[in-house]
Amino acid sequence: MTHDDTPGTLHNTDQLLQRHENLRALARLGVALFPHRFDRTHTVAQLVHTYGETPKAELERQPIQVAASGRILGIRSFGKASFLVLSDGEARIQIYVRQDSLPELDFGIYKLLDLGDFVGVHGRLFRTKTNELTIWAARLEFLAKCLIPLPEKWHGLTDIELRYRQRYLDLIVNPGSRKVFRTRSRILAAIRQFLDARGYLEVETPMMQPIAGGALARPFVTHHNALDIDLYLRVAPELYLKRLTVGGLERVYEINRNFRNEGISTEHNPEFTMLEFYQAYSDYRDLMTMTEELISDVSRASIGTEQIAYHDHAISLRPPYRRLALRQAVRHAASERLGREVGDGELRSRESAAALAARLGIEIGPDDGPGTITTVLFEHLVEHSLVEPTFVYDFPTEVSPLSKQRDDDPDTVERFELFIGGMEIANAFSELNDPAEQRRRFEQQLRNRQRGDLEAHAMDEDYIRALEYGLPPTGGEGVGIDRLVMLLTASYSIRDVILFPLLKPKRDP
RNA sequence: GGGCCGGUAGCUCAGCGGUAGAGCAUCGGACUUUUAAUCCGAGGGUCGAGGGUUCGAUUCCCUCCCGGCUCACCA
Repeated sequence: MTHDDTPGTLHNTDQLLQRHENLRALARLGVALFPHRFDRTHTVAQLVHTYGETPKAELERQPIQVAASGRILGIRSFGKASFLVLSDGEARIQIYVRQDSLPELDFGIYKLLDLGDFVGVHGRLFRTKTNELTIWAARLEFLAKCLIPLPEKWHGLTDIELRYRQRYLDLIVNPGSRKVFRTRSRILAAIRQFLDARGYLEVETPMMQPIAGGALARPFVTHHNALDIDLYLRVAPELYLKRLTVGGLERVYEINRNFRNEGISTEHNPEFTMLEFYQAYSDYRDLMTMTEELISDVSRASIGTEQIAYHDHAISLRPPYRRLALRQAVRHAASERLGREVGDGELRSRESAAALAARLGIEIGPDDGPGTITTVLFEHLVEHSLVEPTFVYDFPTEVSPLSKQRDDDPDTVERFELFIGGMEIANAFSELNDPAEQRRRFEQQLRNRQRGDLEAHAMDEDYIRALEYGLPPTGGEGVGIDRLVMLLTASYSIRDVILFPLLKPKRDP
């Protein structure tokens, strides 16, 4: 047996050889093996949409000639006649091929077709005796060969690794996967429509940054050869977007990738898509209201409802959403655990907060301050129970170096996160616009970095200078698009909503 | 990185100390309105890799590779 030299397909030689032989046989018939184009009158989806309900008698009274093209995903052969299933990736229609209706050459082409081949067909629409809309083929054109057999028609492709590594196969054979990515596209379109209608300007800011700022996260490092400098892939666009607000762009948004050099999980991909938007003259209260509208609008526009199901929970995305002060939520949960009333004061000093964590059996870092400890307690005690849409607001200043403090409580900033289905979906705050205070916050971050906190924020002198020119009162927010898509498509892994999630490269066999 | 589960035909999966099975797909045959078409026949596997135990390993043991879930970190 000879070996095909296509990498990764060495164990599949029989079927590969057969398909290559069919291609050579087409050449012997004088058929172009890689033709350049095909004029179609309809996509398959258009045919199904337009004529899906047209009665049989009407199709017979007024014959409709069509030309359609797509991939052959089914062949039911009866010798001198056959039914082909033609797919355009969105819909399927049946083709009826019979020897006495086609030119000899075209029937010869039909006999050499393999599952997965692309064809173009000319013919008239009719309904079979089982009333299925079908194209009665008068001509059949070969358009492209599928040289490798497709996964099985009934179970599709279930191997999760193959679905991610060879997403094209997943998309060919798994309609559910195609639907997820169509919905993702609709979600993005709906978000843009929502923001555009409110006077927002869509912008693009650097993905490669000399200082990786705007979030507490470890960045990827890369190198620019001509300038001989290291650059960071951005962890957030935040500081650039606020520079634009300084520049007079009062409402801006960006939808693009962020990169964080951290672990991979069902909720984390190293590159992920984030919506960030900034609105001058607004604070975090305004953004809560706007977020409710955004989420419910986008849900209706993309999936047609505000009622979703996620992990066996029925969730309503209809506003208003529950609002929960972070320290109160932690106190409440801790009180229940410990069977006594936990006071606000216990979260305000390092000693008492650390003692509380110890009594709850929750591990904290040696350098964690009371604000960090409070946040850790929240993540352990509360976060995953937040299934219904919930705004958690008023975070410790210590964990929020870019947020504005409350006037009545400098240890607390005007910040909220939105949780749905136990996942953090959005993070927003009233932007800190006092340059002196921002400098103090950055300096504190530098001290954290010196103590070994790899996620601590870097000093950004130009950003402080921008604030010195004056940033109006501004509310800003980030929305995790992948997670929003997960919610709206009932996907339980972020890899199911990212076309090409990061995988460890496969070694060559 | 830790824990648990998995890797057998192109795909979906059984089998589990005695040299490997099914369905779909493929090949040959029959069939001019089928719907996972049907019927008859055939071919197809270094059972993830390497080592060990054994008369004999796909099966048991060890190591490694790959993946999934989960915990930790994070959005």
